Amino acid sequence: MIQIIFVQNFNTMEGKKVRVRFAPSPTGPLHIGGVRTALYNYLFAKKYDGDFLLRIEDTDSNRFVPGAEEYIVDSLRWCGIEFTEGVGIGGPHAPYRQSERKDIYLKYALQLVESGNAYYAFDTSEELDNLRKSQEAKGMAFTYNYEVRTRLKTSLNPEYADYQERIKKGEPWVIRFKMPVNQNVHMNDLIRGEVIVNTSALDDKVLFKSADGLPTYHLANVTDDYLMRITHVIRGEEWLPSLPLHVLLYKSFGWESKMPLFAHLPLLLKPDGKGKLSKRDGDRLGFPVFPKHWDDPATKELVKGYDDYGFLPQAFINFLALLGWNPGTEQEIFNINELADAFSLDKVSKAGAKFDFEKAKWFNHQYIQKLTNKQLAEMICSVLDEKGIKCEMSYLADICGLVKERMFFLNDFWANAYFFFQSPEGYDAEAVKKRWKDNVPELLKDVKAVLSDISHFEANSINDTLHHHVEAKQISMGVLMNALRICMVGASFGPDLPLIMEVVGKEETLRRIDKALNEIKL
RNA sequence: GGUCCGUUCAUCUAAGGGUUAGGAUUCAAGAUUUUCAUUCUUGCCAUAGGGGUUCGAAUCCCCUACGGACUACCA
Repeated sequence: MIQIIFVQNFNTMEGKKVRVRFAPSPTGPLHIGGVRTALYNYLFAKKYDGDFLLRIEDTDSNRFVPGAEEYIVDSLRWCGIEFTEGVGIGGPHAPYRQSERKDIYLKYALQLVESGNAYYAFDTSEELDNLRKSQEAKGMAFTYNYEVRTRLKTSLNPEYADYQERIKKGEPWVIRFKMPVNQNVHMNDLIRGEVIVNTSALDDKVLFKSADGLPTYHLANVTDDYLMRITHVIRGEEWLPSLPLHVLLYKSFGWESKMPLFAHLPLLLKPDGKGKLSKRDGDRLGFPVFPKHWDDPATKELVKGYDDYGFLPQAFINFLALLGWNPGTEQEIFNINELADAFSLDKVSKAGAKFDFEKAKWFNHQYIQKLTNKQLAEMICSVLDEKGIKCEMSYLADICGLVKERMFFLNDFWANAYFFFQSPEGYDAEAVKKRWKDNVPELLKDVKAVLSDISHFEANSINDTLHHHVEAKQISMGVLMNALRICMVGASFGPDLPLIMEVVGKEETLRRIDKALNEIKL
């Protein structure tokens, strides 16, 4: 007979202040999947005027990466995702770093042992490895569960009735959850609806480790969410399989009425097909998976982030928000406040979303266009500094206005505007081949004379002069302009040519024509 | 292998039983631009397959296929 466990009551949340958390482990840089999880938590909290906390889950001492926590904090700040409580800020439930909460967890683990919901186990890692291997050899998987727990080295095994002695003698032990047998756990996920799992398919997870005297994720997570009065747990779908355990932990502690509501987010998938997006995919697929650049302290590897690519954080966030969620309207461009207003968990999709860099690029282009010329100038002026070029901000802003619509990334500035600051260093072979006709040198010599006669060297008069010249000489405007463009830009792109000439001035314009005439030989 | 989750254009998605299945990105064509980009217009492209339920199914149910996650003293 299957016993049925009903858990979660939606009414319990009424009238309570929303409290959500983002709880990453500092095992490396945060990748965009994690950023999206943080973002959804943030939007949810903001929408309901709730609290949003940052908790660092550093219970795995082996995987700790120095600098990762700072990276997480910096990245979220860059994205505009702000916390109301947590690491770096403090709050009523401090500390917010689990390694600093060490003392709390053992008490709860022992409480579970006392209530008969957990037990001690003395198996060593080697013994467990061997068990797994021997089962594997038989084509079966080893599961630490109700079938074996009374036969292995556990306090449930009559042969280990002396377990208290062993503990006193200093024999290493762990505490495992005593998973009930054959009970259906009914869970309610805010995104997926009802999920039912039979406990017999589950194993006796370790709650408290012997290796470092720290709890595992499951214990730490549940007790902290409880102690910190979390109302909604919004996390990645990879946690859905352990939801029954978590729910059962709440039940075993007697915290059912305080249990948060759960929402498991769909995963971010690789753009080329298989599997969830991982940290290594960035290099392989040619786009960043980290918000900011990451200098790996161990490998000394430098990994590029969205900031290095010249993304605006607002564009990045807007794009990320729409990956797995949509407002149900046709609006696509949202600032972070609009996102919060529109956000709702029931609009989050169930299926994983493939990451599409082209669309991210489109969003960034849209956001760059929204910038004023002055704002854009301030964002890109450092590239001029690096090149040792001095220039007035107002002048730079004007140039930004000329090239803005050609920029998809902040980094596109120089490639689209270098010719305003220096003469071309070379000539694009394709363009020369196509636009530098046999008669071009003749035409340019003539037009040079005309240009040098212009007294007010500004776009309109340059334009008029060129038109008159073309008419008088009965030559092709296209041929002349394209050749002039090669002189001025070195290639076949860029803003209106007379404008470029005006900006660089008469002297420089004439110099560039001469230079091209000297350097381009057919 | 087991457990759970999922499946609408190439991609992100809308359509809470009744629409010519909508939008956006990509792509293609055209217009604009003396160049390139932008912009504008147009176009191409989807309900995984099979069974039900129903007057009527992308939508509800079942099966199959495919994809994904999890299956550590990691989180």
